[in-house]
Amino acid sequence: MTDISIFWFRRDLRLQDNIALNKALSNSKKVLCVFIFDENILNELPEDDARVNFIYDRLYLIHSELKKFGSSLLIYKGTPVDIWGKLIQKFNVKSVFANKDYEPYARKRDADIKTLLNENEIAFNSFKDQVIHEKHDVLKADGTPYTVFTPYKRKWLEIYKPVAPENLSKVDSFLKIEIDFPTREALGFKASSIKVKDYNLSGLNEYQQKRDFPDADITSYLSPHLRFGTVSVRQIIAQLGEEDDVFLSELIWREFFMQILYHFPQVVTNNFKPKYDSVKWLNDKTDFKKWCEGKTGYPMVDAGMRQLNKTGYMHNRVRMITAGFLCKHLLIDWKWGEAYFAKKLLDYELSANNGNWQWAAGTGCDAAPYFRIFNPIEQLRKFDKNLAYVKKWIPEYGTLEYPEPIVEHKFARKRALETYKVGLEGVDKNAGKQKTLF
DNA sequence: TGAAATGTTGGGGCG
DNA sequence: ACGCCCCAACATTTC
Repeated sequence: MTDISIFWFRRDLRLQDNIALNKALSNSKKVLCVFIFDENILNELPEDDARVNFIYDRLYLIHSELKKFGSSLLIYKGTPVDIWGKLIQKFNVKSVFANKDYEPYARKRDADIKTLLNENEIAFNSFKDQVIHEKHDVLKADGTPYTVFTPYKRKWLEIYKPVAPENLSKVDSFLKIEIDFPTREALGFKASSIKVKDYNLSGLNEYQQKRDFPDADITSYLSPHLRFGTVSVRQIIAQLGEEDDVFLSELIWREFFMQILYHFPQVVTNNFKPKYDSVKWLNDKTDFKKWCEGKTGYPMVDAGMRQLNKTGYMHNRVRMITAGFLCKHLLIDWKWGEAYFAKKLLDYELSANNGNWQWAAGTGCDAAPYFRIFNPIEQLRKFDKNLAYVKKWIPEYGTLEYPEPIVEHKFARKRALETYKVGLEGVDKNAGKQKTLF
């Protein structure tokens, strides 16, 4: 059996500008490409999940490309530990290449696989690919991570050096192997009616002026592609000009929240700022259901939720409005909203979803202060004056079928301010009590 | 990457 | 002409 190297695809589903793949090809004469549908993740998802279907489609494209080089993409389904156990039985694996993944689950997974491989005297080589600056690249002078965006961004830009995207090279190094690609059915998946769109940067020149207007639709639809690595962040930045600084800022937000999750993994289950732990959420299940279905009686909120339910996308400004409404007007725990977005968003990414929900709830690092409460009526007037977005997503808008507001704005605003304030006072009181013990 | 409440200013109506 | 009041319009503070 000949020695081979394995390149393990995860969230880098492309052949162009794929750092670890190029490393594998230049370091080994026989590179076999593998993808594992991870049952630990699949078990949480419906069989017609749109994102799983997107992954499947992109893997098929990669397989088709590899066939041109006389190779194939091997698809497995199972837990990574089980599959790797089988892989090292079946092939004479010398080394494994992969791009780094920074989420808590992925870090644990990779640590376990690295242990397994090393026990079998196989090297596990991982590379930075997903981001420009990773976990320890952007730190304060004292070596600690930034928790405020603006100084983080300043530092990010200061140390940034443009990187030219790499082309796929040394394609002769792909292992010659012919293997059929499994059908969707064989993997236990069902097709989804929700599709990931191609990304489109043609709206960039108007981004700054129009990005807050959901009907203008200058949206790039880039996020799912960055999420699954069907394009690299380097390939995108290479297409930006000096004048695209606002768009670039959004890419820096992405890395900001990734490093927050890396350094403060407790944010997954806790408020970044514990002083908000005592806020008493109402957590009314009927209210939550209405919010999920887009039946709150607030057009901007409902349009957003329906866009999400129907397409897996939601315009950025509307994400802020819907999230703020759930937390402040309905006083429902941001974790409920976070979980719902995680199920529905095509671009779902733990770090950004968690960071932005905590931002909206006011519990996060560099978050909106709790007293900053969006007025959904005012937001509609400002950003969808002609009701084009609203009417697009709420066909019954303006008829008797459209519900009355779930809660009156002025009342809800006052209630939110009061509830947050009481929660914060609770913290102070407890702190005082503790002191008297000593 | 708010909005409401409160404060200030200045022009016009009017006695 | 002058002072007073009213109240937009804008600015600042507060939540």
